[in-house]
Amino acid sequence: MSHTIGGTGVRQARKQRTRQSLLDAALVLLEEQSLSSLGLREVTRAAGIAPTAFYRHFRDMADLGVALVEESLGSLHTTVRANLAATVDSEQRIAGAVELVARLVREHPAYVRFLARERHGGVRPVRDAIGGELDRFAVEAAAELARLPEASQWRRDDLLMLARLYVDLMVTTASALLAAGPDAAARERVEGEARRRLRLVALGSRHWLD
Amino acid sequence: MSHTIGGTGVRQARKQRTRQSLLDAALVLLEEQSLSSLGLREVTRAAGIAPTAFYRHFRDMADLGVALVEESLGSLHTTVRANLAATVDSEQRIAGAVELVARLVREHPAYVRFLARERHGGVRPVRDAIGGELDRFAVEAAAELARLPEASQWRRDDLLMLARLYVDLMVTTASALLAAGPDAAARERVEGEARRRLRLVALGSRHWLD
DNA sequence: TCGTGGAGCTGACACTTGTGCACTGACTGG
DNA sequence: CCAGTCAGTGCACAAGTGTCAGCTCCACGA
Repeated sequence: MSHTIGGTGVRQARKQRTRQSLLDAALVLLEEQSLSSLGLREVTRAAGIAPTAFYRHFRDMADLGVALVEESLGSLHTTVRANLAATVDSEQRIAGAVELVARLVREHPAYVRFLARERHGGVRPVRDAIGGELDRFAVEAAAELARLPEASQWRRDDLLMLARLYVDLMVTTASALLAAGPDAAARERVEGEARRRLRLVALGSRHWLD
Repeated sequence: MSHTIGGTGVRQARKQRTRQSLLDAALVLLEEQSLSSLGLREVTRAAGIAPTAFYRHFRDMADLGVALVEESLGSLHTTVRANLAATVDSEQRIAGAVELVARLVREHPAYVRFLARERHGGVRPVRDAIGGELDRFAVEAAAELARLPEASQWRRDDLLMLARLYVDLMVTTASALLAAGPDAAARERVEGEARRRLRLVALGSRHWLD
């Protein structure tokens, strides 16, 4: 036992627990404001610790923001990869992708809202972190697309272009779902339109090499 | 003379001038922060007037934000409409649209940055204003698309879907251009990719009715 | 010509904010 | 078992915030 990285047992575990409670508190507060207007005291108050204890975990609010980005997007890569690899025909892949985004928004709306908001937000490091993560998604998606037989003749940069397009479509779909609110009918409408968008793009890519 | 709406001459003109200087000052400050973190005092300081004079023009910072939205997007509709209507073939329309967005970003980067940032930002009324304006663009684009012979058989909602897709593409292109910075080569790369995206979508829509 | 509406100013208020400093007390490794 | 580390506390400070009440002053309309 007791040989985890950076120290042993209880002490570190407690630290991580309050660190997590800081992240959680921040995420809740961020549902109704943006990171650059979120105060350090506000977060610590909501987390139930003294203001100065904040510095034991993060240098900045920006630092905390970056941590939130990692937390929300970091674990998603494997999920996405699996989902892309598992499906075979185009229509199935489309339905799967939209369903994946829909579930993400349904189960973790606060995270998605945070990402949508800070993607172009006022805090540089956070913006960059999100941008970098989305780029990774695009590269991964391109790699997955390259394995499809119908794309074997594609130029490398056209593939990347298509992958980035898909990523952007999914991102805008996510934020449209957020804007649709909890109303089931509205969400279904958004999902339907997202599927048609994807169908259109898939159709275009099928004739790309003409 | 002297029968402008709401009062006469010099007095009202002066008011509008300082109102404009408030908007200008805010826009400058908003290049490096988001609206929800922008202080009333900060703006009035930059505009060179007393803090309390702010209330003579706007109820809120949110109110000022909405005014900024109108200022930036209001005049754009006619431009876009003209641009769509003027061109004939698809490739020409694509080049024209991308060039229009590129010029917009080049000549009014602060406005574009503001819009990208506050589209999902922390201030509800501003978000709604931007969303509403973009919806108007989509409706207008749909109307313009409907006039094309190759779209005469399209279902109404498919047309709207396509129009919204185009709008989203242009918006993401605009923010990608901002992220590319002032480097000419990077911008050209973004514009090129935007054109290929549009080509792909146009290709897909050409086969939509199969 | 004079009275007035209203743009803009000054000063003050009650808060909130980020951060420095010295401190406590529980866990830790030797 | 004991000394040391360090997460978390309390207090203090300077600086900034939004907003209120009351003032000045001047273009305007009658």
